[in-house]
Amino acid sequence: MTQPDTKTRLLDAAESLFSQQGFASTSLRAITSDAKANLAAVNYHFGSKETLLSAVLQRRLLPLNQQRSDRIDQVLSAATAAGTTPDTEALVRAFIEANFAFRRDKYGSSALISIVGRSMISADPVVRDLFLALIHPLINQLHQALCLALPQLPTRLIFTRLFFTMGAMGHCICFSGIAQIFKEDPDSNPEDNNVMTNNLINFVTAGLEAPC
Amino acid sequence: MTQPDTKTRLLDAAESLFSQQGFASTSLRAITSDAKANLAAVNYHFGSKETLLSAVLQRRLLPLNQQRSDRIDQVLSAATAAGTTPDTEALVRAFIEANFAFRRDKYGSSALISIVGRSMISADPVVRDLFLALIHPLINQLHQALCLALPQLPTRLIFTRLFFTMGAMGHCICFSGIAQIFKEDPDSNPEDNNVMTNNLINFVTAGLEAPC
DNA sequence: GTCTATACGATGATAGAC
DNA sequence: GTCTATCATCGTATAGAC
Repeated sequence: MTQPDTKTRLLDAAESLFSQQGFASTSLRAITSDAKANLAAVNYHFGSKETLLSAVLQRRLLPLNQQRSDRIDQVLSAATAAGTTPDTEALVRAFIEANFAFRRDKYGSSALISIVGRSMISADPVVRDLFLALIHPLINQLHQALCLALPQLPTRLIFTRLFFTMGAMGHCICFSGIAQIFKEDPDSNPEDNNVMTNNLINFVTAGLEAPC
Repeated sequence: MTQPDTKTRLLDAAESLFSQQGFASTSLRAITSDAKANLAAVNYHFGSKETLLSAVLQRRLLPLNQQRSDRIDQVLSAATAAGTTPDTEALVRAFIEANFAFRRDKYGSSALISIVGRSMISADPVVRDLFLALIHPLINQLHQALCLALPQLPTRLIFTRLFFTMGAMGHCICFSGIAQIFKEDPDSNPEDNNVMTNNLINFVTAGLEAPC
């Protein structure tokens, strides 16, 4: 087994540390130390800390978004074949489910998913813009599909609700652990992943389908 | 008109800058420069940058949360008087509406509301914990009220959905401007505050009321 | 009690030697 | 490609003036 090259070691270390501590709180010195690389290696290979984050996101997000895009297309094709409008919940599921299944996916990384959640709702314009650029085409695709599923609603309203969906999803991915903070129930256990995913899908599907 | 004291000038400057740039991206030097105070004034008056954020949040959030708490109590009282269960949408409105009305409230600050949005969904544990400590009692109150409004649902599920609600709300408050990013529609105007608020209330009410 | 001046360690970034 | 040295800026702390 050969040692991965410096660039890969930096990506792996950054992915792990960003997911544990967040982007701002992780220093380049911590990353290069974990990756057994020199401090200047990050700027040599990636240009800046920000571009390193972009590379970390792209490595996992491009295949993930391809999965989601394919699943949306499948829902649309099935609806066309059946001569019906696409099902809202199926579209929501196509968009959300892969995000959580990703935790155990062989191509994925359990660390990356919390970076995705953080990026999606980050207040930092740098982080947010990177994420938006990566997910923009997928959002447009989903928006158009939802317009077919919900022809009685204005497209603008559907877009607004899709925006709320992303907020709920990002919050869910990133902070499902802190839900316990409020809970006084002493025997409360962390929700199972699948239960939480289905709860989220039910919630946003109902919100998207609400009357105008 | 007398000049506000140093402590107030620091709070005002921090509130303004945090809302524009976020907590992490705002330096103490920028704050003290705006407030025409010495760099050390922050640590003298507040102890740390983190405690300054806490003071900025508390100054506006305590009266705001009192308003929200009162409105929730009103909804509960009205339901008891009428012998009915409380209305879910009325509770959601009590929780959300004041947040947006706050922008024009004479006691409020238009800047503060985006700090609230950012804090609510911040990935930074320091920021998030400060915010959670301030809003914890209100969340518990709302949760109990929603359990009365939705007796057919498990309390745990209601809590999870309340969690999604906070995600959608924080995202909405903080990033309503970037909704335009995805929109190709050339004549799209930023949504009016009231329209956006009502859209959010409709969305989360439907999500909260979804069948189990 | 308030405020100023100053210094300390850590950070992201970069230039230049090898 | 990699490394050392160095830079400006950051949050924080403190000594001392008023």
